Amino acid sequence: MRSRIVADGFSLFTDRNVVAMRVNGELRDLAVEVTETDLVEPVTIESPDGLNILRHSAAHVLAQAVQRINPETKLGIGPPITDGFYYDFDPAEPFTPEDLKAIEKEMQRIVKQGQRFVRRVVTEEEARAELAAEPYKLELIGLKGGADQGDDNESVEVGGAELTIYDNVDPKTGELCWKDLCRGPHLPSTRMIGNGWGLQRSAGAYWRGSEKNPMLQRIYGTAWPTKDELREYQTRLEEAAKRDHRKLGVELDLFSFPDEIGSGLAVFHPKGGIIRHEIETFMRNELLRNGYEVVNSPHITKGALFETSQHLNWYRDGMFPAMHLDEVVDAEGNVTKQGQDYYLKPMNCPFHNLIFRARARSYRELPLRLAEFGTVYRYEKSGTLSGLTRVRGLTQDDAHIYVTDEQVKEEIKSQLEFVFATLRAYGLDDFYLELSTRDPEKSVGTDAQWAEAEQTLREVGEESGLELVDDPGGAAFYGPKISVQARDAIGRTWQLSTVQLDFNQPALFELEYAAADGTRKQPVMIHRALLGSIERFFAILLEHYAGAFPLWLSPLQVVGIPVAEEYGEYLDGIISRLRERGVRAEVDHSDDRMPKKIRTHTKDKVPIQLIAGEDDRSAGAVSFRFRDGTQLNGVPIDEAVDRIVRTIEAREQVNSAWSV
RNA sequence: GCCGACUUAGCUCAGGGGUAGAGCAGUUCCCUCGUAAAGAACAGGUCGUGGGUUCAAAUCCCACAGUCGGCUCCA
Repeated sequence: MRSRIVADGFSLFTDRNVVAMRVNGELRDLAVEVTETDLVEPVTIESPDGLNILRHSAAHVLAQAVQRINPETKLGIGPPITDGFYYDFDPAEPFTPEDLKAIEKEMQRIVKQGQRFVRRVVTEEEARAELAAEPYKLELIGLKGGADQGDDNESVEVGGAELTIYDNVDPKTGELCWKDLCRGPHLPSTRMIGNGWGLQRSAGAYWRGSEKNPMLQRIYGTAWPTKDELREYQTRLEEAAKRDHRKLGVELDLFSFPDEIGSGLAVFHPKGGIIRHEIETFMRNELLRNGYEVVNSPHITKGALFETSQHLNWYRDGMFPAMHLDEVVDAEGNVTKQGQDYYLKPMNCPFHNLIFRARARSYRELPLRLAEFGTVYRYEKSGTLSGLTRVRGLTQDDAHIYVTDEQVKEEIKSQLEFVFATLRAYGLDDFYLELSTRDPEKSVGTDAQWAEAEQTLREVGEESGLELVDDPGGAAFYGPKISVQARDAIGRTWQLSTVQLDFNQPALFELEYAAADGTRKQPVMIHRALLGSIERFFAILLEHYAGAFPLWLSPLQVVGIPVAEEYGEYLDGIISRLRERGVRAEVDHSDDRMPKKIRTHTKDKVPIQLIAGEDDRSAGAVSFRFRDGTQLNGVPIDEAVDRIVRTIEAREQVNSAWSV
């Protein structure tokens, strides 16, 4: 049975937006010839597959440009990524910003030239001969045929069923311009890359993602079907940059990282401090309403505790080094009294275990929920520190819940509900779940324990009705976890709450309780951080709201602005009534003019400006101005005060005039 | 930790071997004003730190620190 050749993709699809096709489910170049028994679907440039092909082809052009400028530069890999692409190189000298400009120019020439991408199947031997000068490509050829056929970034080079090389061919002369080992498919021509692309930055990156390997130089770029889409993407980046919590932290005077204290160690200024206080106060109240007991533990401990908990074994590199205390040395230098190693704590759980163990426990006490805003210190590598999201000193809203085997599922279920309700109250309401399962390389416990625990978490996750994403191998060594990912106002996702099972520590600490039948049993331990770290949660909220916090979280909730100095006293009366009701309010008595005061406090993102002049004073009223410039004029004082207090209590966001 | 870039006044930034500049913020004066910047004066920096080259370094070189962008890591 032989099928007749009917056509290639160019004749099948005349739409210029079609850049490739799916033949029997597989992505292929348009140049491939298909038969009438093949199932053929077009792939347009704006489809997810089409965008990947566009970006991958742009990466090829980047590599060609780099090698045109410096033929000695060795090639790594160059896959498409979210919103763009990169290519890794091993150049004699790292790329400078000027190099990037020159490379971009060269790329423009290649795009304009309209080189054709031509696929060619080669044997391993041929590939090795052609790529003899490319040691990294040779390494990839060597890997092919192993088990490594996954969907990782390397597979764009050698992931197919056969080895292929793509030749870039001059459309007029047919001359070979460049070639690269690649699985494809590609755009028919470099011209189709158009003008919706650009290079972004260069950065170091380990070859094949391992710090044991040499560091290559990676160039990042972005590519879109049209210039308009490129601009849209750039605008999106600018919007995200505007709400960067580090920038807002300075502008709104919320926190800082004084060099004198050390990297990754923040101080919160009064305005940041009050926001943090509100976040914590609300959280504490919720904990108490939900059956938690609050505990407290010190910041340092003797090393033995972290030997018991195995932290010194598993995480020593991430801990601050020991303080060696109490050692006595005589005049000859002999130790006459042994010292002790103390450590700053990287986690709170060992302390909570000691609280559990402080006396005999009964099944009647379970679930026992111990909560603490515990400050921990982790020696994060210098290069990983980033604003408030990755720090060396942080406060976890940490809890450890001790339950019987039978209680596990129900407890996790109610934990998740608690998490959702709490996050919604802070204004985050778009979630999905992630299930992190065992990393066989890095775990303790039996297969049966893991299987059962993972199954329990999966069931709870599925029953929640939310999207559940797998994170294979993402678990900590001591047990699987289910985490809540929240989407913020501009669609970015953040891992927030985690609920984690631990069948290691109860054993290490020999925790037990008296069961109903009089036997002693080991409790199951659940680690639960709801906000994660307060610092990081603070940063997430700050970026989510772009600094315009809901009224209850705003540092200054109400500012009084007199139309002229004369009305300052009248506003003092209104503001002091608000202060009596617990509202953070003050009058701006500075000698700026009124419009300037409005500008100042608008930039400061104060949610409510109360303005008063002659009209308001004679009516016993006050005028509102909200963040978006909307107004409510002549509101009677009682009504104004009540409405503000009610809005704070309801934890509502206020950006615009409310309907009365 | 690794690769690269950057570090000038409280903030944002200009300058670039001959000894420091702007805008905003601050202070004082003046104005008394109805919804995003009245006006004036003053004050503010050993140009990240430490070495070096030089007659002279904020500027050139080296080291260190910090920040940023990535990589690796993230209990």
